[in-house]
Amino acid sequence: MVKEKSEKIHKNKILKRNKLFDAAFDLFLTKGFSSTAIDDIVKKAGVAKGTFYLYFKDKYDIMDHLILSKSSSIIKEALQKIKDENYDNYIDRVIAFTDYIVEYFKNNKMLLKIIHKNLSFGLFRKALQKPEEYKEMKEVADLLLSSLKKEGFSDDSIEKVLFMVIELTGSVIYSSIILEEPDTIDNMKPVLFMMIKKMLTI
Amino acid sequence: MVKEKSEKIHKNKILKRNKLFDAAFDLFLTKGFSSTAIDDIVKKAGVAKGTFYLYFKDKYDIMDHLILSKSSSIIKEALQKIKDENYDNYIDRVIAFTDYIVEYFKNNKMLLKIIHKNLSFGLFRKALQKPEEYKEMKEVADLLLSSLKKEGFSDDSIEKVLFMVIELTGSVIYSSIILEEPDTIDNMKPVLFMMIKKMLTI
Amino acid sequence: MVKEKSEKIHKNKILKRNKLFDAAFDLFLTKGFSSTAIDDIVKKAGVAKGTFYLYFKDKYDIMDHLILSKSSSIIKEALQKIKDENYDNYIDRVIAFTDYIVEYFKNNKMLLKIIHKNLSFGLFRKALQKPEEYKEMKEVADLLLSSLKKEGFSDDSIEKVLFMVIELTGSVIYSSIILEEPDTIDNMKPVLFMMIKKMLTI
Amino acid sequence: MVKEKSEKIHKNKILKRNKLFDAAFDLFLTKGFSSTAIDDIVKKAGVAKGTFYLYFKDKYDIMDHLILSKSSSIIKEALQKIKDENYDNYIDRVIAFTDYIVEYFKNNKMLLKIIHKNLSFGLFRKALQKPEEYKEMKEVADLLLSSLKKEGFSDDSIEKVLFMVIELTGSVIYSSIILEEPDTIDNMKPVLFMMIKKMLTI
DNA sequence: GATGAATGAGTCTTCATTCAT
DNA sequence: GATGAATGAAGACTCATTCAT
Repeated sequence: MVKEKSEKIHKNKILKRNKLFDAAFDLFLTKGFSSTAIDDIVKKAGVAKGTFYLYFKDKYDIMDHLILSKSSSIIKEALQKIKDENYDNYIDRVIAFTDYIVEYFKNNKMLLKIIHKNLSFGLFRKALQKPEEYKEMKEVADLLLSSLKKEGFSDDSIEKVLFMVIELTGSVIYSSIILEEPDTIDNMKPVLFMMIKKMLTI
Repeated sequence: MVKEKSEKIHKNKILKRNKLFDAAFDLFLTKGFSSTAIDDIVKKAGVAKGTFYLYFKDKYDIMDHLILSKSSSIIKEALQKIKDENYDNYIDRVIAFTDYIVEYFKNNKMLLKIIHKNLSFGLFRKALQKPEEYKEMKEVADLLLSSLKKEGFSDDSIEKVLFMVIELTGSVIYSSIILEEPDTIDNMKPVLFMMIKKMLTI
Repeated sequence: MVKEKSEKIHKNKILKRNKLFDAAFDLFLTKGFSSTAIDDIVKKAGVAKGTFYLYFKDKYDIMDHLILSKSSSIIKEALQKIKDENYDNYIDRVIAFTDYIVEYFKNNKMLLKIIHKNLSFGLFRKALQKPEEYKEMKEVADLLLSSLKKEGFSDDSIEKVLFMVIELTGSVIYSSIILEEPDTIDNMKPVLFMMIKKMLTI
Repeated sequence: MVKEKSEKIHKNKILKRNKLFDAAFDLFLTKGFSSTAIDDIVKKAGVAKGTFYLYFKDKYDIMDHLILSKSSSIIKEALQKIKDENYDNYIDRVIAFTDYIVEYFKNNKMLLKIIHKNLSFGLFRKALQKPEEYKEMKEVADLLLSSLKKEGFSDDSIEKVLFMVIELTGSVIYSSIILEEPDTIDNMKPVLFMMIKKMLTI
């Protein structure tokens, strides 16, 4: 009896959290981060203002969780994709992976806008700190790291090279999709892939 | 007589503007942008609040001018440096140029913090729109573009490659100096230069 | 139990609103509308600034409510008065009603000053849009309209005539009491009543 | 020589004053009174801010002059009109006069908006205080007053009746033209004229 | 007389956070 | 746990007026 009750409460808690989560996501997407007030979020979620602070430290906290959660699920999808297909070499695989993400954001500009420049290595790091929660991230990381090692990169440089590839990709995606700067993403892609290839070849 | 008078006034105006400029720079550096209120700026500059709005539209306006001005002067210095020395090839020149900027920000972390991710191609673009005002930027750009052309890059890809090198460098500088992520700047440098070399070689 | 709690809160809310209302009224009366800052109101009411915006949109909002509320209560009183007495005809009744209001404002010049030229048909209209809230207004209106109809005014002109009587009365009251222009209210009264009589007679 | 010089200066002064006058009129008409800043006026007039205060006390001062000047010229026109035609009696003459003004404002809503409720007896009074400057007003006043006297109104009530007719007319014009309240001006006119007739008949 | 840079009090408004219920 | 009224600091911006030149 008691157990059932507490389970119910627990479920309810998760429900509330999710409501807040979804409301925040929606608002960040439509109004932007800084224009969204806690008030907007709780109203949309249908809970009281105080409740927000029961689940999240502040607006930045919910944003962080949001970015991590959304990025993680995109990477999960991308990972699934490259697993399903065969590639001659690991560079093609990385490029296919990258391409998936590029295409994803081409169709989700608003999400890209809020993830902004957070679409970066830092995110990666954060996720890797909780490998059980974001095991897809871990998987991708391990795959890439081992490939680079096999390619002959020194232990020392592996992570750094990976960092740079990710940062470069993030920058290009953001800038070309949102600002079309210096060109549209479709025109940037060949050059980006060429650069990635160069960077990943010893 | 009249000329003297108006000159005096004009000088005074520039003085006031500079006072505001310097005060804002100082405060952005120590307190950060968003924590700095217009009130703080005018108090430090020793002028009335209204005076601020005589010279700048708002906080973002003064920030933009600040970033452009500071970046421009850094690039000017870096440009001077690479002009004074001889290099075997243009890649070494670019790397020396980059190194100068890296070292500069190593010693000016706070400035890096406020320039943040504005240290990028966008800045470059902005400056190039006013070539007479930021002629150093124009010079650097022209130098690089012509070198890349000589190297054999297609007209189409030149600007894109340049964009990527700048974005990558900006990312690495910011991340490694401010966050030491994924490593310190000194440890990142060799890998960064290697990557730049690869990217700029056809 | 729950009911008691929510009732208490609700009472408190009404209390706060009234505090703001009274404070604003007092200040508008003594300092005038435009010279009264929100800050003054909240300080006098003993609440925080944000609280003001919890109850009113802005200064104009509280002013509108104030005017409507005060006017409504005056009309309520005037209505009570003419109900208590007997009159030979409806014109005498209207004149008695008007006289009550004239006398009221003679003794409340400051209120007249802030109600200013809002003491007019527009007010009437506004109040009639919420008949349940301002049922006295509705009652007065119905009484007058039906009397005019009985008198033989065309359906078309009834409202217009009423409008003119109200506007004229408002103008005379304001001008003669506040500015003593073109004469004191006591000297204006006989002429005003004569005019009303003419206007209301077919 | 000296005389010529001072005349030139004097002309220049009047010119500046007129520039300010016209600029203010234009801005009040397009932006409204309260949204027009002294800054806007001087910029439009092409003079320095300080100059404004050389000619007018403040924004209200220039507004007052504006209203008086514009109203005066309208009345002048209306007066001309009723002089040119023949009327059976003075009431018809007054109604023709009123009609001219009504029609004028029907075609100049913006001017009506800024003259607002200043279109009243007060204006009349003000103008009559400077009979040499606003002699048309004086003429109209004298005409009406003598007619009322002839009609048999007591010396005491003449001015008061006139006051009421003017106030009523002003109210109706403003309300019906700007707000179409309680009806359009064209629908109000017959009732207004009927009321004026009643008020002016002993 | 004319200028226009400088002033700074004054105003509204927002919003994250708290805490009594 | 949940609520939401209350808070009040913080902030941006305006503008009539002055006064040294």
